[in-house]
Amino acid sequence: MSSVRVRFAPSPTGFFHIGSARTALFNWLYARHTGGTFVLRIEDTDKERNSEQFLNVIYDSLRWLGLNWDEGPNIGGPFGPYRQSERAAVYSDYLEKLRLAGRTYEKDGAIWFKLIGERSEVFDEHRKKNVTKVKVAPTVIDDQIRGKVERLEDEDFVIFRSDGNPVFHFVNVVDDIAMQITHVIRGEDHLSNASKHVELFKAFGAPVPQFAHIPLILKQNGPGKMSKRDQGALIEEYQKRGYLPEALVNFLSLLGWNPGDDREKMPIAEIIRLFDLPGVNQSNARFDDKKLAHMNMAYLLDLPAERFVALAREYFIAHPASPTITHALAADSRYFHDVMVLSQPKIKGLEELPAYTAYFFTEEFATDEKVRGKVMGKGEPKARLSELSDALVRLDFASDLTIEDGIKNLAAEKGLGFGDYQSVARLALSGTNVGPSITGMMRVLGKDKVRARFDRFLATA
RNA sequence: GUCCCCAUCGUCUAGCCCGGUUAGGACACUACCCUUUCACGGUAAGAACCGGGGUUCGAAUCCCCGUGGGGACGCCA
Repeated sequence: MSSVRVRFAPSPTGFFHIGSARTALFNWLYARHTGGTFVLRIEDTDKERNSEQFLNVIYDSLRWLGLNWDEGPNIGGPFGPYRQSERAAVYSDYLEKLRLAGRTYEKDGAIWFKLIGERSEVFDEHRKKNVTKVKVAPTVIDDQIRGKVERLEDEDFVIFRSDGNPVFHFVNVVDDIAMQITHVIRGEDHLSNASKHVELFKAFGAPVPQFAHIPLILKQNGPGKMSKRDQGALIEEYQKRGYLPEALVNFLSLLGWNPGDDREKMPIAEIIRLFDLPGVNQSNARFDDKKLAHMNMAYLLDLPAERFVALAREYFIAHPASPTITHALAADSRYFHDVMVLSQPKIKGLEELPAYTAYFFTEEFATDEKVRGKVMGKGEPKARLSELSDALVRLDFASDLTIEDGIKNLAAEKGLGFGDYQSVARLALSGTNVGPSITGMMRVLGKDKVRARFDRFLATA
């Protein structure tokens, strides 16, 4: 195990969104790439805004994505506890160190961090108030992605609120020191905070970790970074919609990073092998749900049939609302299996499955009137269906191929083509013109259902 | 307003560090092919170096200035 120690430090103040997931992913990838340690630390110092519910969302999402932590809540570790709400003793110890070093003072009931330098009062136009400026040299942030960034940190800032609770900048730095974090990988929105953090590290006499400020994810429409309220922002939404976590992880890893060549779809082991901080981009990336959907489809297509069927069943169980799903789950498991295997190469996402397979599980399926008009509008479809229905007795349902041969023979007898039977049979069987191959559809439905649907269609059409 | 970061097809990006490419790939879009519908797949097309200066024989690449985008400026994290 290498000496690299990274941490993901979310605050349970809202749902877990895509930007947080990507930050967690990059930390995790770096830890796995270097053989280091991935620490999960919960920054729940703001009691007003934290909730257990959100905490569980974080755990669930990380687990779903496969981002396992080596130290953190629930599993512990040598630097625990890993929830800041349980680390009050650590913070008072560190505050004492700072006090002893003469770097703190009290004002308005809060404790402030004192910068060293000549002081002067100036009026801040933007904040509309007087502030005390301290004459200091610019702080240098040595960033693995941005290079050396200089920022003037010239105002004292609060480290303990008047209610006695420490603030983010303080706990973040203290815990990074206490937990011996070597690399701080986080969103670029923290770059402006980094100067405060560097000054704190220096005040503690602690080594400053390597920083890596990664670009932000921008919302796909409109200005600004992606936030909780944006369409498609929440991880649990993808989980609910049946996206494959490995597809989402692959997609997310490519948002702001690339392996340096054209490869996109890569197994996670390969991503781990290739991931490194210098490969991370400097510019923000716009989220693109179409590309994610494409990635998801590619992963779905590659799934072994048994795994696909299992996931389909899981998805159906998780979405019990519709009657289609009730029927599907009530169906014979062999039949369910066959329907899903037939559908796997055709769909882009698991969420399409209920609608795509509905007519397999009920006789009450709707018929698309536009499609009916199209199919019934040319040739003599009723005659064809009637011929096919008559031929059913001698059709061998053993396999798609035997069905295909049977229909081809029939077509040859009549001097017609396969296509003359295909579209009307499909309409009678499914009520639409999209779906799996007609032969596969017939085989899975079975001869009895096929005959019944043909008869009913001929009687009503 | 101040400070910081960034800038290649509509989008994600390769190329930039170390100047010489028909500026490459993917998603999306379009056409065609495959085909038993719909997909998948295949082929093709369109599509970009933000602008202006400089340095240089030569700039997407190096420098400066604009402009644009993003972020930060809390007793939130």
